[in-house]
Amino acid sequence: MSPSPVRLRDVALAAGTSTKTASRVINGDARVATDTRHRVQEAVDQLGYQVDLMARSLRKGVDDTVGIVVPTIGDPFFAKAIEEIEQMALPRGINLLVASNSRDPKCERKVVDGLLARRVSGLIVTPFSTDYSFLERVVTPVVFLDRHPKGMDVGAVIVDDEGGAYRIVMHLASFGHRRIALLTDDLTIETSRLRREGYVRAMFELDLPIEQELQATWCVDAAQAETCTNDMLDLDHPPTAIFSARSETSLGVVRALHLRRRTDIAFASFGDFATADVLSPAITVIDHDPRTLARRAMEMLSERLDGAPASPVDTIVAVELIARGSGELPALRAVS
Amino acid sequence: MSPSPVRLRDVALAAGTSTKTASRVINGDARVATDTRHRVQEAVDQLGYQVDLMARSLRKGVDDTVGIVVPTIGDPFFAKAIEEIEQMALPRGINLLVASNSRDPKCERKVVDGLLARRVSGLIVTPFSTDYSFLERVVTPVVFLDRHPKGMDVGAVIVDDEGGAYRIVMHLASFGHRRIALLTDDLTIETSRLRREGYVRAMFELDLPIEQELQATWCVDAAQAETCTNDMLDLDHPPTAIFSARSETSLGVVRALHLRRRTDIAFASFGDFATADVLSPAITVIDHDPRTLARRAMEMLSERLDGAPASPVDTIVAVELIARGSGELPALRAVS
DNA sequence: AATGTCAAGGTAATCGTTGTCACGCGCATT
DNA sequence: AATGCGCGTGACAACGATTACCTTGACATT
Repeated sequence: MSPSPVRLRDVALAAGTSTKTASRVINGDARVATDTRHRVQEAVDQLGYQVDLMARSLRKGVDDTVGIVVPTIGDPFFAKAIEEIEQMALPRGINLLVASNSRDPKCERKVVDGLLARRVSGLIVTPFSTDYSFLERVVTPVVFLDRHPKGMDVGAVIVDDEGGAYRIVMHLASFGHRRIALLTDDLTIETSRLRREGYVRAMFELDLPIEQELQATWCVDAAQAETCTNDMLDLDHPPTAIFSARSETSLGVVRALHLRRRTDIAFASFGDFATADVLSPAITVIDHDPRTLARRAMEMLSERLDGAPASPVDTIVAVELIARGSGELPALRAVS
Repeated sequence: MSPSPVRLRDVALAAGTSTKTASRVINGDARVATDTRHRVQEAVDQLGYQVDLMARSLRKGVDDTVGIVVPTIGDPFFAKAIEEIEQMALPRGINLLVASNSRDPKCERKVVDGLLARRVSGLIVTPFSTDYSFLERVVTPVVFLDRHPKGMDVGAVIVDDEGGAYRIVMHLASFGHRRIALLTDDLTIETSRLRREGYVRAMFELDLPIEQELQATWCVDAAQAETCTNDMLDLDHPPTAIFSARSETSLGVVRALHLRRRTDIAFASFGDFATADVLSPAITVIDHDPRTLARRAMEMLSERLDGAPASPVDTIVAVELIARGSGELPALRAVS
């Protein structure tokens, strides 16, 4: 048996109408006599008819789905974003196709093409490193999340990465820190680059030097961040404060600090994470809610689906600094 | 412009063949002359042809997608599971439709029906509370993840919930604890019920009473778990050890213990979580990897897609107890 | 030389739904 | 009484690919 052996023509037959009229009833077309509508409705219920969405989509030219492409589905930040988008899409009868670009340009292009070939009605993408200029020939609306795409000059829904990082560094400095270390992911990622720029701007304004030995800009995961933190703590002039530009790397830093019992070192994280508030000291963070980001993106996509043109303007989601203790530790031994 | 204005017939025209032959080339049919194949291939590249997956799916009767339904997409456990499944599906050219049942039976049924109507080739479901007997009339293969469905007697891919809980309680007891509290999610959820059964069996074997005041069996989220923990600590005879049956609730327990500075209380969690190993004391957990679970489920689904019949036997994934400190705290004042 | 076989390719039907257009039938309008 | 207007309805084509079935010609077999 096929998934649903009941076709529209079976319903029409049972109701004694044409398939077209049955179709009208199903799609809520007003131009159907109440009596007819009733008969069709009954037949639908009786037979347990369900629209074949493939056929519908073929006919209509678009599928009632939106695709979302993120670097890593398992990352709590993106997982929450996906959840939010699904929650918004569901009531509209829109399904969600989820795909990851696996932090690999080849894969990224393939994934996006695959989604396009599926005739998704829209796409939400966190671009990695693919040149997205090919999208200009495509009519499917695409909204970019968290980062700008390469090769395309369109707005995106992003958080205030540069500003948040700036604030965090200024915050640390206000407690007397001068040797402030930076840990980020790969700088080819826009998010990382911007956060570093915020760090640089703050350091510059503070008249502090950017020391190479206090920069770890390739920390893809927690393990690498842990190693880098350890290396820095072993320096002759170790940092008195650390700024980690991602939740994921923060886990590594926290691990290193705790295992070495160096919780006297000030620490702040761009991105909140579970238990950040129960550690001792609790971790000071810049909070940027993935849900807000996702909501904005989905709202924007909805507008695009309704015909609005792509906006070249960014939607910037504000961030909040949550002081919990770790970022307010003073620089006891102001070194050099 | 339509998503891809290039159709198969355009390719055929350009290659000077019929659409059928072009189709053969695209689908890797061997019965095409090398020369012809070449011409078609070239036309495909030149025109940038992409198969319209909707049309293909309509004709074939199934779509190259699998659907996954989980209670909460944002839950790190399920997020990781989704990630694993996506990673396995991608190389096969299968896309992933993700949906959540929002812990609501009505929604659950609707969501599953929607996915079925989309003609997914298979479904992976973490059932919540819907009666799934209706699936018996459906041919789409369904694999159940983490729990058994109601109203259906089929195997599922699950972890050893009962055994893991049993081990955890025995472990706590071996350090002298007699008043061991239990925190779980809603008991209508099979996972929670089984973990509680493990607790009960252990307590029974230990000849310890099941005290109502030490049972909090409705902790849906961390906040509730925190409240329940606080309530228990305020008892005349508070527990000396706590067993939290879910990562999510564990976060609440940890929060309560830390905020009250009662880290002398022994604690173990069913389910690992980020930073569990850097807290002081580090948290003893039963680790059950969502990826393993997901992998098994996807393997099983693949077999089903290849025609294997549904197995009535469960696939049980073993769990591991990771002693980190919090579960090995002794019961100092052995009460009553 | 006649026949059979097989590779290579084509034709038309089909998947299930929806958009286009046309039709009949009352009812109000002139 | 003739015209016009909507309403409710249905016949039919189309969406773009695949599949069942057929044709053709080259070559091998007897």
